Amino acid sequence: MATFRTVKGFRDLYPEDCASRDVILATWSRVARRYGFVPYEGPLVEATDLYRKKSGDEISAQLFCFEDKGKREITLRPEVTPSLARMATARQRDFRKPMKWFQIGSCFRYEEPQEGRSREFIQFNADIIGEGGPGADAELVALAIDTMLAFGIGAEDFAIRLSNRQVWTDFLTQQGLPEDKHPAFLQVIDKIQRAKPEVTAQKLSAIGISHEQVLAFMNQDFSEHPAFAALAADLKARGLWSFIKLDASIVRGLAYYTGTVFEVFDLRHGLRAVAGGGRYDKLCALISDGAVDLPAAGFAMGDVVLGILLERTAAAAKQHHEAVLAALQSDVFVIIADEARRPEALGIVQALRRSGLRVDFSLSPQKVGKQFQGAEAQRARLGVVVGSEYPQLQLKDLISRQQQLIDASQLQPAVEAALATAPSPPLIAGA
RNA sequence: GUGGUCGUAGCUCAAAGGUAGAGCCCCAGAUUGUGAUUCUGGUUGUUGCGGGUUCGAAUCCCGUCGAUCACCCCA
Repeated sequence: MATFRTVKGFRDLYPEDCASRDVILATWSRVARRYGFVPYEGPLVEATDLYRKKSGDEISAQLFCFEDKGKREITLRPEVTPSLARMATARQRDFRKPMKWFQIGSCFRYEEPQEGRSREFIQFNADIIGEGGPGADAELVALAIDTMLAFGIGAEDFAIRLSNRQVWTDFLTQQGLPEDKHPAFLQVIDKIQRAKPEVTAQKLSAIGISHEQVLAFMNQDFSEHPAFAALAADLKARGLWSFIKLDASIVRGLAYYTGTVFEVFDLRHGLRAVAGGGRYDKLCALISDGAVDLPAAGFAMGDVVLGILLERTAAAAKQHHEAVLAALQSDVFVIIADEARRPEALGIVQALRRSGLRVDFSLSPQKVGKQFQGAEAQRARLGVVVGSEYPQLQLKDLISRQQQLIDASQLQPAVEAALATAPSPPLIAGA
């Protein structure tokens, strides 16, 4: 039994876990690039005040914060949007607008871990800064949809819940609710799907709004509401409107959202939201103390809930599993059948590697059968047997099990030809 | 931070107060130049950790750490 364990809420990633994570990260990055987003990165640690300023003190309970050796209050970032706002406002003149930036990295929350919720998780963030129009909102929603589709999660598996905080702001103004009470009200709406009706009614009456009024407002048909007109026209032109479900109960938990808000949720398993985001036009001004006022919008997608959804969606699971296996397999396994020929074999290994192929071999003398087992275990596609007949070599297709005798000087082209035609290895049984 | 359930080999799990086991995995051999299957043999534990009750504790009690579920929160 190991003496040391991972710290509570943190996980080890063994090679297969890591390959799985890498496939997810690569997909995020690929789709974001397709949309013209460029990568950036902020620090993992920020001053605790950066998050207090944005979200208020009550959020500190969830912050992974501590004091450093210089007595500074610091926090492992719970999200990257404040860092982005800080970075963007600091050098906003250096970048043409709109800034379409994405980031992938770890975030931390000090919470009780359970399935779908750990203390460290990886988030994909995509944000558009300096564009206040609905086109930016549509671009982000489209990116979120295409990201899901890229994973093999289809229209029957997920949808976008979409709303606009302005709709509620107008309602509350009309009701005569002072602006300082809006956040508390929106918190209630955020929970309205999960909370018991009595609890909701009680909370609303404490604020001074009747439950019936809220329900009546929520249940109206928003499809012709002006707040969604431009966004709807844009997404319809992209052929993506069918993914959208207008839902006034979506307001997102954080205080900084100002306009369009949306989340990606699965339709089959009742999981937590896979992604969420919206427009936050006042955050840059807040972070920069009013020095820079930039409209902005963005969303974040976490790896944990997405990973669960990937596993539970058959087509996505199959695609993902294949990608993971492909990432782990090698192209060529060099088998040393005669130890006297190890020097020649090493030369072949290095030459093939230099040509860009993934090549492995046994580091110590082993029976040929063992070496083939090694090749099998890492799902190599080709075997090259170096033995006493050198400079003749056996080139074996490890899937079809056919082999040919070739001259060492012809190895490189023969390997390339074989890899170009060889099918991918069959999936492991039960995959 | 609060409450419920759980913690036994690398993994999945047996053993319900009386000597800690099975399957899988892993290693070796059958098979000294060809992968599967099969067969044979082998490694693996202070039963999460600490304390208590008992002649005797994986088992009962207390504490603690971790996992999980609910609350909470969802960036």
